[in-house]
Amino acid sequence: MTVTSTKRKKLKAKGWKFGDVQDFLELSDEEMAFIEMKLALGRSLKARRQRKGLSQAALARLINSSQSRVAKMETGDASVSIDLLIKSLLALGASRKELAKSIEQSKRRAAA
Amino acid sequence: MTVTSTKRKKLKAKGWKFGDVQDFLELSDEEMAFIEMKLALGRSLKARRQRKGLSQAALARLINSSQSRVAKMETGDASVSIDLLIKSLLALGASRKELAKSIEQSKRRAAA
DNA sequence: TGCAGATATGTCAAATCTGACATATACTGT
DNA sequence: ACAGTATATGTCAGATTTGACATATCTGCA
Repeated sequence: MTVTSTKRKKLKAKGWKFGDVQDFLELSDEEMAFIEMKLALGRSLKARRQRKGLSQAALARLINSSQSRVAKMETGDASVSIDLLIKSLLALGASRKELAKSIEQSKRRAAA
Repeated sequence: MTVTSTKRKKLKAKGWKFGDVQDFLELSDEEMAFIEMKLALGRSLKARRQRKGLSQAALARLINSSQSRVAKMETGDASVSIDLLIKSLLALGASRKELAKSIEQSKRRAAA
């Protein structure tokens, strides 16, 4: 129930309409955890992609998707599923262990 | 590309139709990793539910779902998303760290 | 055996997610 | 300023996932 204001600030509220609550300030801890996991996976994807010197378009080709969806994945758009994020990371060679690390950690500086 | 026969045996092939490959023996390593992650999460869910002494129907009520979907989650039905598994586990009180552990490990005896 | 509770499986309409496309915005080099 | 490249955002038809329901199978237990 209680959500720290620090956490609130992090959400860009792009399309998030969780459960019955329309006000994104009223997110429960579980909802926040879920969203932060998505954001963390998005950051990992971006880091991995950049480490390989790929553009979003190039990655999109690689995983049979589109540049716009890759962008949405990396920016944490509410319309992307964790399934898609995980499939994409696996396609980029991430191991389950690495995925676990992304999921576990809250922030972790995005490796440049 | 190469899939060990040990891994193959584990799949009950209930509805899995991955990518273009219709033969479930032709799964790539990434596809296998993805499926095993789902199975691992399903095992975690079952273990957590049982630890709390809940029936599938009771858990279903708790997460606004149905007994049949809970069963599908726990048995690794192809129709369930990782998103749903994760949301359910979070609802049962799992932490991100615990989720990470499930995702990381391949098998791990289902805690009775 | 028969009953009761729990779990599994199949189906389907409604809800959600997806790739594709258009277009906007940023960033660089010239 | 312009052109080129990369990334972001909005929309939408088609695909996938969901809760719900029916029904089957399991698991004790009297």
